[in-house]
Amino acid sequence: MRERYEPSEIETKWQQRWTDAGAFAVGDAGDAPGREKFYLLEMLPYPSGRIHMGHVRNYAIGDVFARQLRMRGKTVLHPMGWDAFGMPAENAAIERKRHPMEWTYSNIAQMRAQLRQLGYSYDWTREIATCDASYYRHEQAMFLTMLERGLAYRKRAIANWCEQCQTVLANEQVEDGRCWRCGGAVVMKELLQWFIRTTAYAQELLDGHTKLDWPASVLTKQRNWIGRSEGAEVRFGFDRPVANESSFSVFTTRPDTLFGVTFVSIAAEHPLAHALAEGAENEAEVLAFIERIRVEHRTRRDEGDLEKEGIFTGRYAIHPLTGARVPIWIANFVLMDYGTGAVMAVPAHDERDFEFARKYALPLKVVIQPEGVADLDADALTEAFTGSGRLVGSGAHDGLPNDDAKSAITAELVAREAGRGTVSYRLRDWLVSRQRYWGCPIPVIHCAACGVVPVPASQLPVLLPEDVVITGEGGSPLARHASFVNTTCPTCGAAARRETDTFDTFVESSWYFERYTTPHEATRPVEPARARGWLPVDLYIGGEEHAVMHLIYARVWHYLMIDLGYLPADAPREPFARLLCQGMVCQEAFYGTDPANPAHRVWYYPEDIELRDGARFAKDTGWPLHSAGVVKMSKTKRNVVDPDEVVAKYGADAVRLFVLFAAPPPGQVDWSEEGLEGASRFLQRVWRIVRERREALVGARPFAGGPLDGAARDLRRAVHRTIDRVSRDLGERLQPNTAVAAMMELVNALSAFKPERDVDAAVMREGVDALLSLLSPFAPHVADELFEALGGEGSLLARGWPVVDPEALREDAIELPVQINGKIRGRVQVAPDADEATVLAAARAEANVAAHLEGRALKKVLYVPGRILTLVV
RNA sequence: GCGGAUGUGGCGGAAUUGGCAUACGCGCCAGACUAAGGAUCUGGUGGGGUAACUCCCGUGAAGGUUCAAGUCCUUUCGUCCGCACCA
Repeated sequence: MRERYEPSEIETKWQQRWTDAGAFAVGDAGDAPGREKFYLLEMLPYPSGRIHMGHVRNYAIGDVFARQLRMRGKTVLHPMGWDAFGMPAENAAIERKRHPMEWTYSNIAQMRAQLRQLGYSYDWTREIATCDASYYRHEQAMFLTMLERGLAYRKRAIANWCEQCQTVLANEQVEDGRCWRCGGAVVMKELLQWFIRTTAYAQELLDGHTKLDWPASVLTKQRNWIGRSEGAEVRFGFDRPVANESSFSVFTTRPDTLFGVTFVSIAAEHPLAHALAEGAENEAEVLAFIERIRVEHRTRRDEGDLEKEGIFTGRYAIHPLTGARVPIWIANFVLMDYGTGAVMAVPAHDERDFEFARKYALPLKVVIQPEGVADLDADALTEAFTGSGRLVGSGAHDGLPNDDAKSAITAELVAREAGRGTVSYRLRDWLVSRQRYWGCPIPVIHCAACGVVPVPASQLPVLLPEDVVITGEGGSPLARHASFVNTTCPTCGAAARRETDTFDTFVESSWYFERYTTPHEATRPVEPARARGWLPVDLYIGGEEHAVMHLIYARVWHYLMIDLGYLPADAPREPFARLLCQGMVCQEAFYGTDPANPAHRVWYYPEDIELRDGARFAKDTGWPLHSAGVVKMSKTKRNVVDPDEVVAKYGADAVRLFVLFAAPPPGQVDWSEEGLEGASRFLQRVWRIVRERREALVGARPFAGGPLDGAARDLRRAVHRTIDRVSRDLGERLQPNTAVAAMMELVNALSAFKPERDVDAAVMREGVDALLSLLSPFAPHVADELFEALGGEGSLLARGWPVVDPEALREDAIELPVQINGKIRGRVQVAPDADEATVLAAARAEANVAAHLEGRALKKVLYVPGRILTLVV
């Protein structure tokens, strides 16, 4: 055995042995009777080229659980794959003249090797690359089933268009008016696009939350995104028909304020907007307004506060209950894609309507009086009254509390056939088509005679052609690829055009976890019964940035797979039972500012910075540098740490241990080389304990039980306490950081322990064996190496998880704190199960306690066995 | 503006059911070993007071419940994140 712990010498050796032994390959969930299945999944990476520290952390968290669960006897599915379609591959093609396919697969090879070097325990026999036709063909088949059932459809819509990516984006993929991937400005364009009907599942997405053990923040983000509002749809009549319509609907969450309506506002995109303007005195002006708002709408609004603007159409609506004529306005703040695109305006009780009414001198009508306030005067209002109160000026409903009036007025609307109670959602259907090359082709054909024709199942997959020229200009290369585009109609045989849009890459990531369950199934996305055995994913680990993108799409796709028969009807309805969102890996970043252009920040790598008199300067330019604080590692801020470098220097085990110890999984890890050294030091201490006491340890006979005393007893208690703590920290608590702390304490105890008798060696051996087993999910290479050095056969993986001996945990005596009036006044040694009288007597005998009790009447005694004795005087 | 999370030593963090605040690590200080130490080992390390002592204070701030509060309740401030004219 080596004097010093040299990670580089042992890590490749063990990686090879695990692979050779097929240690992580798993069959079906039910293969080992009596063993429970556990599906542990981490979000699959995009093969960008090299792994970064965020990957290292995400996968270390997953691996520590996966390895521990296997040792506990579970049948563990722990797969890995590649989210391999997407824009960066096309950019690489343009910038580096490499084919996206070649670039992607070479990145995959590189990253796979990096993941192996970190010792992650994946079942590589199930590896998936989503750009492989054997994967995406099933996606095409599922899409066609959706199309057949009306769950996918094509429509002309105003969509988010990213200029830089030259493609449309789904609502979820626009952040602050910018593209989620490239940060480029997003504009609105009216285009013919493909959608998946996620809104059909809006309510189920909400209801399913009760079944999920997910972080509150993620559930809240989803809830807000789905945006359920209860209210009423109210039909207003037109004073005279508009485009053959005699009425139109508004959506409101405040039917209680219906009698306060003084005008109606509709969106510029409303289908009746043009017809309303027709024949108006100022028709041209209204039409110009409509056109202006339609164009500037979304992008300007996302920039912040947009001033409310509107124009009177010259037309009137008829109030469904009072029959009053109220003016119809077109207003820039009314959204077409929410509710009905039209709102009833109640300026006395709605802030937006109030602002609009004041600007255009429209009347207000108070219909809710707050309790205990004299008459609210509509003219004197300085802001809308949105609180609760009793109805006034509302006909038969006067005097009702406004909460009750909601249902009362809705009931009246129903009785008069002028409306109904309804629910509105903010969630929109998922726009899945993209005008990009490197994606899964949407399997339809456009025929002049037959319209949109699905590609027949026999012709699937529609392969993405490889012989394309990618220039980044002139739209999708597919549209210019004649032999791809030109085809015949499957129905009538006439010449037809193939669809050239591809799917959003979020389509691939919406079902990859289903595919992992039966990755080699040739004719179907999954083999239903075997997939059913593995599902749901018991623990899913990944970043919170996917809270409303991936995690909504994947839930919907899972519902769809069940409802379309790809999964059994009795499959768990929710795909991810438990979710763990890991935090970022951060490091301080430094920048200088160019004197010639002070707005321009230039970021510096740590090695390009020199320290003089406690201040930082750029080595090249000499500029003084400023700290941007501890921020997420990113290439642009040049505060990244390359995993390969630190693995080469400290070993994969130390790197894994550090990222697991530095913070609990949801927290942020501040990168620190000193901290990493601390982790490495810990592993060296473990190494030293084994090396220095190897002889005694190897010669020790197994601990056979029986009474112990003194230090051996204490050590054994420490060992079994550690087993208990680590087991619980890796189990229900999902806190590897505290498990590491517990192991460090055990190592401290083992270092201090001096074996003198045979029984001491036996106890020490039991402790070291337990420590190595507990450590192996964290630092698997060094744990296996030390196990072997002590004469162990094979890997610790096969050895099982240590079991707590309750006898070892038992305390002969504990130190019990004694509190008097809430303050600790002494400690007494008592048996852990001592009764109150014994403990009280012991406390009275303690000098300091006695002094505090002197001359005072004991009023109350509270004894929490094993915890504390509290006396009140 | 709305919603969520969060606030504990110099730093990362621990405290599992209301029961000994600061485990574990980093950093720092002292000592040992040494020709040497940026290696290793040992000890110390919230603040204050004292001759000494389990003497006092202390979990962003203020109040409350309780024998007992980092933990529960009310109010408030700060930070981070998400959404943002959603009718």
